[in-house]
Amino acid sequence: MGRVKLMMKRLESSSNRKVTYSKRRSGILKKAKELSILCDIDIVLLMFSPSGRPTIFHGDHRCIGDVIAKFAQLTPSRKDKKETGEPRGTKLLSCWTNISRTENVEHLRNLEESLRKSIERIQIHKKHLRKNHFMSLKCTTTQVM
Amino acid sequence: MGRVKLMMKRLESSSNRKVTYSKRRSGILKKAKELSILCDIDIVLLMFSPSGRPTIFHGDHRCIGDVIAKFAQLTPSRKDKKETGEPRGTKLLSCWTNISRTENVEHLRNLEESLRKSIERIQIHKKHLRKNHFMSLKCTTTQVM
DNA sequence: CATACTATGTATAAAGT
DNA sequence: TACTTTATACATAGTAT
Repeated sequence: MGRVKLMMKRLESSSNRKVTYSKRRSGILKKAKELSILCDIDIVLLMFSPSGRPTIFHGDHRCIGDVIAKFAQLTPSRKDKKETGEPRGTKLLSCWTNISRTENVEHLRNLEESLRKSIERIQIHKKHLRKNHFMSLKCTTTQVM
Repeated sequence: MGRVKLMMKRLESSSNRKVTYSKRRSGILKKAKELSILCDIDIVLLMFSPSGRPTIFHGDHRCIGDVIAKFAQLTPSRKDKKETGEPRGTKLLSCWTNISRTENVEHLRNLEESLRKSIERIQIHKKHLRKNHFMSLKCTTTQVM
């Protein structure tokens, strides 16, 4: 959309990347907003400009943390399915967290608890990895994951 | 973009929302991919369809967890600035987490460390809230946040 | 229900100021 | 450097299949 068709590869000029980012950022933010309103859905968009400046967008229904949490609550298998639109299966998907400037102490308590649970899950996962690693040493044909 | 211009409000027909979601989902995914390639940036897009099916997109540089982590590491003030593109200042922004099926133990260690830091930040924040609350009791004209 | 078509509105690359 | 304009490519609403 413009005077010429661009090749889909990194723009060589740094200033060009910045200008193009600025234009397309507003475009994609508009699309995200329209999609969230028209179809009444949850959506989160996170971007960093070429110079590192962050942009965040979320629909009206849920805050960012809540949408990420919604994702996190999906089972890994569900998240990794092709139908999720992620072309190269997402081996690693995040759950969530929340820093904040919230004044809601209860929310902070919930966050903290969730974080502790995440750490706990990571430790269990690490334990399993060690166990599987040990088993694969004993039997090299074992399929790990 | 179509035979008529739509009003920017929730489509009334449920089937219409689904069809429109399906069309626009592919559109916004394409935009996200183009933006990430052309401008060589980190981007994450999370959506839920009207029927609750999740879609996730991230650029080639970083996985989802890493981009969310990058956001999380920003100071709250930076994230809440208007320039981030978030129209209604994000009172509560997430940091992150990572469950995972990763086999990368080092990554797990990093995640764990980040989570611990997040908890620490939350505790500091809670402490500040208590302090500010106390001060506002002493002087009712104090502006808290 | 999905997929294809096409008229029309939108986004944007380059040029202009 | 940044904002405005314009020509062109692209996305998509309604329709047909």
